[in-house]
Amino acid sequence: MSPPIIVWFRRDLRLADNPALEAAVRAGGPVIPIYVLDETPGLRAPGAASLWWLDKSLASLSADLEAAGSRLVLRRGVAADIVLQLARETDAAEVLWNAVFDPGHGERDKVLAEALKREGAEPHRFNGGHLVNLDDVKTKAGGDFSVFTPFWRTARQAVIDGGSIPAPSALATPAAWPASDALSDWRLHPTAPDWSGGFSDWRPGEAGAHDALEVFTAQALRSYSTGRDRPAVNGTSRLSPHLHFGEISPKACWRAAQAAAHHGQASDGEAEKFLAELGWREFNAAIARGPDLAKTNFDRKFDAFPWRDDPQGLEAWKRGVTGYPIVDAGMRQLWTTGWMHNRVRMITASFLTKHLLIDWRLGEQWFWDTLVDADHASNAGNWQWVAGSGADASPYFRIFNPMLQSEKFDPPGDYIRRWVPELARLQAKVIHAPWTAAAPVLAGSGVRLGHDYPRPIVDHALARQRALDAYAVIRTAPGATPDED
DNA sequence: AATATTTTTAC
DNA sequence: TAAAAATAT
Repeated sequence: MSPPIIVWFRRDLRLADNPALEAAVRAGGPVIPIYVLDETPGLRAPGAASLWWLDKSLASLSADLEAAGSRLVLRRGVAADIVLQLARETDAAEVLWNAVFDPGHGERDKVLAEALKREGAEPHRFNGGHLVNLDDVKTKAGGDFSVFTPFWRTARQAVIDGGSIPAPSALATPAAWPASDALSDWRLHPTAPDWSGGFSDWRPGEAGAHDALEVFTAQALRSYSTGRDRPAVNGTSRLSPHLHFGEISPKACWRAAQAAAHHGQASDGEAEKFLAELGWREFNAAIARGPDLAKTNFDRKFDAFPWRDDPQGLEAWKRGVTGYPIVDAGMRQLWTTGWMHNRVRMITASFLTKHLLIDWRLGEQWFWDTLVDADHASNAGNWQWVAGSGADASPYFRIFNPMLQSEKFDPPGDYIRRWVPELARLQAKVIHAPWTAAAPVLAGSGVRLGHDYPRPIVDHALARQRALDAYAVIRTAPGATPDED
């Protein structure tokens, strides 16, 4: 029997459209699929919501592999050591994986690749996670892009789609299977308390991912450009956790949107809007190849920014009791379901960084812990975009007005009613800013401000001016380059 | 992927 | 006088 090939699953928990798996199957020998719960020191540990998802996604992948006559070997520890050990143990001829670009991962893989070569196990890295080869998208001058629009103009043309790769129906098995941990022993699902009761709308795993894509292209894509901004409506793809864990490839999403436009299910413009969102995922991954974006301001001028120390404000924000209904609705949706609508992510992030002047890193960490789709590049990149320190022409004065945003994107107040039930009986006219309502209106709706629901913890106009003043500090700081706009 | 304020235009 | 457009932050 020919020596086995190890396929190391990481952020590609799927059988279809998986270049590393395809290469292993094509080679013809036995395939040993493995997953390692990586405990390498210095690597950022996944948050609790991510681990909840991982648990289900691994169970799904494992079942799919078993249906193909194979298995998923589970191990935990320092990944490079474990993979090397498994390669030795099984006398593997090759070890294949799809690239991950998060901080520390590329370095870890490079060291491992050298060690594997010395053992006679050939390492091979594939691009399974991105539409383009990120290293190949360069400006005319050969540098890296730092603004989305020109990046996407170039990257969009560089998307290589060799067509879909079907999931293998059967995998050849090795003469002997290496030992595997039991998934349940990893205790990824929360207990005492189990706070995941509100996560039940999700269906982690490859089948759930493809269903989500199908529902999206059949329903929401046709009005994506406006529907995506309405938090009370199912107007987004809800593909983010599936994409983060690689249960579906971005190329499959790309193809589905184009096919939908081709078949008249959506206009080219609407499809293009969705493709651009996939583009943001590429863009954030591209800029995240530099210094750790969760720690370092992309715009180093922000290193001097006078953030406030405000533990009480931070806590009110986390718990959804700031007194701004749209902000509180978003933060409670996040806590309850492990997800927050994108429009509301921008509003809540703007509130933390502009109204409370709290360091964006604290917000990024909270999202990292509570989002099922927490993705290093997207999360840190988008937080910095909102804070103004990110890769963007990013005018520092882009301060969201929570009432205006709320009126604009949740006009009837349905999203607020869903997540802030104590305000459910308020009319649309006052639900976005209950403190402006006349006393009888509040009383008639059973709302006692300061008791049932808090008054605003900061005044919008004052907070806005305070933020502008704070930004003026770094704009005029020594060494700062003056804004051209 | 914005907002507040001022100025101009349309009725 | 309201709406739209321009402009500053």
